[in-house]
Amino acid sequence: MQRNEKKAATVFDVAEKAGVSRGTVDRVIYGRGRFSEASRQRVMEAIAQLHYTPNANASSLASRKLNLFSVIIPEFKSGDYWDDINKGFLDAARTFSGSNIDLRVHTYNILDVDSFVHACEDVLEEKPDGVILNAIFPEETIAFALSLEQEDTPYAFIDSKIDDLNYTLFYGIDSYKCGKLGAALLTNHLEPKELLLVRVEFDLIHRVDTNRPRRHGFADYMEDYHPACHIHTVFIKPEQPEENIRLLEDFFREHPHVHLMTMTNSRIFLLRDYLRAHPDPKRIVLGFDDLYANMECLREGLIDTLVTRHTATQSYKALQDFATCVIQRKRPTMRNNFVHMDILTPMNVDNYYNY
Amino acid sequence: MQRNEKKAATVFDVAEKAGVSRGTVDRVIYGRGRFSEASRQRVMEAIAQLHYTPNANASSLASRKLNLFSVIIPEFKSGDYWDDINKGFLDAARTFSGSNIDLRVHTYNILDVDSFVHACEDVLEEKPDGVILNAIFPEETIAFALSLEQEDTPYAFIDSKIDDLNYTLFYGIDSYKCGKLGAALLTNHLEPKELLLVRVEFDLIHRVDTNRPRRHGFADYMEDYHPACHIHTVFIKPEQPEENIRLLEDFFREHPHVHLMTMTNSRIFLLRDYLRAHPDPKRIVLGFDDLYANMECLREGLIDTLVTRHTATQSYKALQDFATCVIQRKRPTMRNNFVHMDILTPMNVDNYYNY
DNA sequence: GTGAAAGCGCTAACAT
DNA sequence: ATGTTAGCGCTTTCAC
Repeated sequence: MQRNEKKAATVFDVAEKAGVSRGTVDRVIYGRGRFSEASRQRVMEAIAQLHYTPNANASSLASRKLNLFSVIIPEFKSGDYWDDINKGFLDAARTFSGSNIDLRVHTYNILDVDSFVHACEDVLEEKPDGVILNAIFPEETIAFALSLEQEDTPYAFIDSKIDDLNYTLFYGIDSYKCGKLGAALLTNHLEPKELLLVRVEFDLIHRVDTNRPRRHGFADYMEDYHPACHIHTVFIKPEQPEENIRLLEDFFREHPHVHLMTMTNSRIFLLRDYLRAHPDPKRIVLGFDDLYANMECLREGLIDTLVTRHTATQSYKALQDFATCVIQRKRPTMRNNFVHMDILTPMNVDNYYNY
Repeated sequence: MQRNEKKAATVFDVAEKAGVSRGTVDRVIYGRGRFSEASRQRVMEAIAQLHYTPNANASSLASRKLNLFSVIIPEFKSGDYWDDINKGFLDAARTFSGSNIDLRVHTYNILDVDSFVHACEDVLEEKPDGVILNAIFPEETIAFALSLEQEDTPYAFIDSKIDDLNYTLFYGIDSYKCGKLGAALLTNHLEPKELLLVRVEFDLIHRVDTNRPRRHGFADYMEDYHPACHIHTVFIKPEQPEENIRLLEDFFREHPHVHLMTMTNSRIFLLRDYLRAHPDPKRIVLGFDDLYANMECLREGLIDTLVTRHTATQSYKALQDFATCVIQRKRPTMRNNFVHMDILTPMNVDNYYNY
């Protein structure tokens, strides 16, 4: 180092101090087995005394190992929530530590448990170094987790988790709180008598209702702070835009005094056509999640508020953090990582993606 | 790579293809002079054909150069805005690329131009590889920037900038918009007749009023959307807490109908004692910036909203981005980086620091 | 102007 | 169980 006198300790220094070879030091540090307890002690001591930290650059330069990470997430179309999650993973894999990490993404149909089980089997066959998944089918997820543990394969949860399992780490948002925050923002400084909650029929058929915590958070807040407010519900179908417009028109014809609207799932953009067709200065619309289409609605002024986390960052960090744990065989700094809930309005949508 | 067949091209491949040695390839890539135009051409061509990208790990492993970055920012006490900025820099320096970057932080007194000039002189003497500073004294900053340009030393702006200069990049927030957003949130769904803007006397003595854009943004919004609203102003003194309580008590005795309060600088926490002593359910308080003390006020429910950016992240990214540019001798992806304006309420303060 | 060669700190295969 | 050694891809002297 040109301007720097003292240089950090290296494996060599540690080996010398401990009176063993560099190979042994390496084995001790990464627990690759085949060393005596005596050496272990002396190496550990030398490390502590010298404040030795491995040089990550040298490490990943020398390492010829490609770490395989398998991801299991729901199927997605471009622009979906899970598409953003996927992007974050891809991005992290590309950027991370000398990029010697390989990523295999498996998707499943959330309406079909079997597809999930299949994905799990495929992953097991790949013999990955680590697995990241979300947890929507409890029993199947538990069974899969146990298989992984048997193989000594670490796994992490993204978005949703199962508390009792031995996962390495979790990244997600507190959905219940999210719902509460949404309700608070929607009714801020107002004393609404009624409001409209739009849902997609899908929610009902769905074996696991992933949106429930958020809806409950929303409902609980309303009950606590606006007990007199009546919550109307209209169900729409994602595939039938014209039909939906009609449904909403019908609703508002009957309930002209409803000005507050929300959807607790990530697809508030489904209301776009209706909102465009029926401008109303008194209306206040709040949605969730930073889908591109949702952000566009914000910019266009069709909706007023979005409660969200930075979806791609959530998965980016999850993989980065998890990969560090797996590669360096260590525990995470924090096991349960609840990401921050952001509030977006037309005035601060800009630069949201510049994180 | 264990599971990976194709491996990336190396300097060696490039050298071979170009029919020169690895040394020459290196010289060409980093423009270290002493190579013929003919070699340059062939090397560049080989690079393009092989899609060669330098291996950052190997690069910083082999490099014995310590890059020195000098930072010039205002003096700060623990918990200040500039303390957070400083933390971000320190953190980035520690984390970044094999950590062969050295950081020298110089501070100056914003009330004293000479101290700024001195800091600049000190930095010039250090002959740093790059400089990061904020711009509050226009002429002096310009003079300094020109000296740097003469030395061929790249520089970046943090927080504030001078547009006409040849800075490499800028990281900061759009203060004017910030003020507007604050005003919008404070008056959301309300039709206030009056509100209170608290300022610190400091603003007046100060040669450069760094808070002006934000105040103007705030004022402009009010004029556009609430032209009838009267904005009262009370000046307080940071060093005289008891006196300030009295000033505010006097004000509210005379103006009992004022319920909205704000301060456009970063120190809304200065109101804490008053707010604690005079609880009022009708009151709405909005502040700016994520100072620890401000966040505490939010948690305590003393204030309702904070408009902010993630201060430490702003400087973290600035140094990281700038260091990459300097070390790799390249232009930034984006020159002016306006960071996102976050909205914090008591319901979403949690996890804000987990970015 | 160019090439050769000695590392940078670590990993992993191979000896012992 | 432990030591030895050949690289990983790049930088940087030093000769020519």
